Amino acid sequence: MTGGEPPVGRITRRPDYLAAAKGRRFHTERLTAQGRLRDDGPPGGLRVGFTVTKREGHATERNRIRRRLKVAAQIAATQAGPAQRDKPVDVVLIGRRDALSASFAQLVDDVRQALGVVTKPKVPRDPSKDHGRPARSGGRGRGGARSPGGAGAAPQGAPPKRNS
RNA sequence: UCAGCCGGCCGGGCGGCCGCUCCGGUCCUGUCAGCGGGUUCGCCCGUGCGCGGGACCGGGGAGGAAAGUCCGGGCUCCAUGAAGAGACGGUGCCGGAUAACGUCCGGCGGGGGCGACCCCAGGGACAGUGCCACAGAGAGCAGACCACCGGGCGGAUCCUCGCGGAUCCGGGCCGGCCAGGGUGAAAGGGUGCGGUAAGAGCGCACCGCGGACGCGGCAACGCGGACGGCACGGCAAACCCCACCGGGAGCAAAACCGAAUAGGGGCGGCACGCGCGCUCGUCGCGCAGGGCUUCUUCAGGCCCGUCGCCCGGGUUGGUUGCUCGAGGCGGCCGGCAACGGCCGUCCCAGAGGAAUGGCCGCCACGUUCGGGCGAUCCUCGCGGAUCCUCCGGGCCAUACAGAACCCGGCUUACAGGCCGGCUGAUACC
Repeated sequence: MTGGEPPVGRITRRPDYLAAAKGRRFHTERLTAQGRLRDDGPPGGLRVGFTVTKREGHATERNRIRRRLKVAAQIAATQAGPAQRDKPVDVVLIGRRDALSASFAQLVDDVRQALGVVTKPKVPRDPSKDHGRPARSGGRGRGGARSPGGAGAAPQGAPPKRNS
């Protein structure tokens, strides 16, 4: 790397996207971020993926949104420093239409905030819940995985996510 | 100068910083087949095919529609024995171009425009079936409402001695069935004269229509036209007829590699309709039945229930397919043209949660606001309107839109701009 910026990995597998979708979220008008700690996955630092759905616009506009987010993510990761960059985290940035016209500085700021929020462990408090989780996950977790709405609706289902 | 028609082309440029991908080269490096040397037989050293990783240098990197996926091909797999019998789908003036087309070019016919030009799903209605709503009397081998005419019947008035006649009336009957009124998208040629009870191609003239035949053209078709008294309506984006074309599925095709579960193969056990055969075995052959054979039919081919064991092997990941092609550009030649031939020259995206970009600065044209000079028009004037040009400020690089195996077309979307040719007005010479 010439500029001294280490490359940020890219998520290319569908299962990784699905896994990230279950993690913490962060919303602005320009984007939605989803992230998870890759404690079981392959080694390496921060990885990002991009999703822009068809409802945001035509292919040209979606390409532009993704490209702006890509550069914004690179810059934000560089600013964040090695501590955050080397964390084994998958972050999926879902672009929205406002990312097309927003100022670039605003976009970088959005991504920086998103990295900060999303890369935190999912359950910062009450580790005792972890014991209850596997039992419930075996029973209801299957159903929750198929219908995200049901899992998200249960307020207690969200915090005891993972990582120990 | 204004209005318009046709064709072709572009569809941001320059610069700075950062980044992505592919190809080539150099260097460094990991692994390592092989080879050479050494060895205390553990291995070590050197070289190094191949497969990677990194740095640097050089080069390439979205569109005219990449889009819609509507046609035509290449390519891949499946099927392939015949008949092309039927069915289905498509095309539809003629000739040409092309690998092919529903595309293109040149003609023809019809329609529109003063014109340059533009538009047309444009075969067949004596092969057959069917439809022609509403309105209207009548709509397919047509019809008679009003009105018209003729002949009877009845009544009234007048003339007459009378017979009878004339006129009128309305009612009814028979006939004429043409023109007129009226209906309709369409009413069985038009105009005029003759003719007639009234009329009518009933007759005649001109026009229109049909048309043997002749001439021109490869043809569609055009020109002329004896003759015909006029008859033969429209709809085939209604069925249909005719001619021609058409196997199916698609790069998530397809091939190879690597890992877990089904189908598949082999062996064995059990089960197995009918007939025949014998060396009579739970054997062989044939028939029947069912299924498959990528629309059907015929022919042909293949398969057959269940349990156990063994063998062998999908989607998804990687590699290939994957970019040199009916290719681009230039010149010459042939052709009205589409296009073709020859020569020269160039290599021009190959991604794959998907590269070809992100950010910033400057520039144009527009547009808008303010001000100034000028011109024209309205007005007595103040003033107002329009246009041109100059200065300053604001907005601002902006349309439609992103390759996904590749070509040829079509269709649709599109800010702004450039070039060429042509037409009609007007002005000047």
